Amino acid sequence: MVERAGFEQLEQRERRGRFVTVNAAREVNAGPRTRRALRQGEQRAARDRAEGLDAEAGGAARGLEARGQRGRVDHGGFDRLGGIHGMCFRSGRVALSILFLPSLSPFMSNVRVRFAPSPTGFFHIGSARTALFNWLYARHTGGTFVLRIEDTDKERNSEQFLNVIYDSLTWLGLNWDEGPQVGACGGGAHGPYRQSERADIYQAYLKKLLDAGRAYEKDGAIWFKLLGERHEVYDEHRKKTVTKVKNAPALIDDRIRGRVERVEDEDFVIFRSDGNPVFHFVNVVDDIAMAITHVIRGEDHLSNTSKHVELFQAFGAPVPQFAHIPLILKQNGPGKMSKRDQGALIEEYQRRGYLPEALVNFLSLLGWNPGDDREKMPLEEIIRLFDLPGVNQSNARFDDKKLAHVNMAYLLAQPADRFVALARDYFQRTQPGSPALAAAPECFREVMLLAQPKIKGLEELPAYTGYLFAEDYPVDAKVREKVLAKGDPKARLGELAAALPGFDFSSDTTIEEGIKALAAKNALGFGDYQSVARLAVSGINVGPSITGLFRVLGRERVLARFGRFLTTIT
RNA sequence: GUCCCCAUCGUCUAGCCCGGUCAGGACACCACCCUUUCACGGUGAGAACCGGGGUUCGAAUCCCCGUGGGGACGCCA
Repeated sequence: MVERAGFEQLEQRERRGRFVTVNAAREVNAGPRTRRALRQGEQRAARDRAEGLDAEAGGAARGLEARGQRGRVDHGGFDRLGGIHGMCFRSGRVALSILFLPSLSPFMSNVRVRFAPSPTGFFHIGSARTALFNWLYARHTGGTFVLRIEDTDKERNSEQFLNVIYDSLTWLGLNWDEGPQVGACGGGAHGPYRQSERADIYQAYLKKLLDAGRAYEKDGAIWFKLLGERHEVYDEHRKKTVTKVKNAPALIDDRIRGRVERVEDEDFVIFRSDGNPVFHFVNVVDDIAMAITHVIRGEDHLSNTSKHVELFQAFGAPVPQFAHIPLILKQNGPGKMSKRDQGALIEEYQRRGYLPEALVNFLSLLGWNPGDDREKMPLEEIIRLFDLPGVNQSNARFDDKKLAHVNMAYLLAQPADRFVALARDYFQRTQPGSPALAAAPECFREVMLLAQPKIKGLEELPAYTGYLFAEDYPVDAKVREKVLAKGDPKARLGELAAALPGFDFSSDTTIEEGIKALAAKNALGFGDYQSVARLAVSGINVGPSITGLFRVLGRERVLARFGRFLTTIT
């Protein structure tokens, strides 16, 4: 079975291999879907080669995976400490395992990517994802992730704004190999990494353009000079006459869009009249000076790229590989997500107690997917699978419901100690005066573990657990009315109170047995006692299991709460 | 207005390269089950190939044209 499947795949692969050049030649006319499929096919083949797999083994493994037999296919991952990369699979009576040395490519990569934010005081979802994709690509390839601060606009800078960037990246776990020195990150041979400190470099590069006759002064600013015939034309949109240049289109080799042509047909400013360089210039100069090999950024920069290509060429520098990733669209209404939009800021998720690893997982899936149905994945797995061909070309709409779901899944999966620590941290940050923090650590722990499987996010914790730490909890009037309307809750509570001293409070199970025995004795159900007891000890009708509540509160407090509640019933 | 990018359920997406599938998964929504409330979990339902041409025995898939969405057009980044 296995050999057969593998054999078929091999034949197709060989055939495809021969057609690759044909397809590449056709690519100019191919639609986006075709282009992506082409890239993905090449990616698969490349991954097989990089992992040292021959086409047969790779094909057979994928064949098994495609038929939903992943449980029997076991990929080893790269072990960066020099372990063996292996793989084995089995189908029916045939078993096969392959062990091989990891390819050297991940260790010898010269991939250099950069994340180049501007310190505007905001760090939003879109920036975070751009940073993440760059970081993932660097980690996947064993390359270098550079952080560069684009602060050429003096109007908008401050030290405080820089911290927003550092804090957010650090919180997300996106450590940088080169960049401003902060904590354990930063340093590097291509510094300084703040553009405001690189003026001399920009002057040197400007001189190159000036000497080559590719820049000139006008109105106190310095302009980049395109090559070609000039003519005046009236621009309808800008309502003014502009000088157009008859220029050849710039070729943009984009790893996600394919081959894009765009004509840059107007000279543009590279130094403002105040003497400061502008974005297009510093961006290109720094990419050259920092030896950036792959420019991964939002698609909103695609139109700028023709300017950048012109500059790279004017400097005689190699043009990097571009990868313009799709934008994140706002949840409601038209347009891309911006700082103003609901849920746009990273610090908001930080504040609300979202798990950074959950946010990273969610963000990685916005515009990229591993090629199968997997969604919740450990970071190492995302790194292993992430690659540019897997990135979509269409924009993605942000969905906070799905993010909340992913976050809940992560919260649910936390080990007890970590969850309690997260909860404590959340309370300390948002409810410094809370009785929860004043409670004994053991008590705090028990309560939080009671809540862990029930809540959707840490932010629900204070409201969800408040009554467990204080005796002055409110009783919800509507709930009270509803619960008291059915049966004889007063009698049930009395019976339970009378039976409670005989209960074994050592575990949920023993408490449950106690209640069940009482219910059986009176020919009633568990629920007849549960609902009124819950109302009495919590004031509401939702929450952790009643047995857990009893256990954590302890017999005395439960009885006291019963007693107090009984006095309010006529 | 000009230029560039994009198009599968309400949303994120698989499938597209290599044409033949009940067009698969997840979130959300609904129903049922589990149950001790609320969640979680389980089962199920509803839900999509933007339109029109072309190629083909056959098109979500290949080609063209529309339409729609997004982006860019600053001495912002």
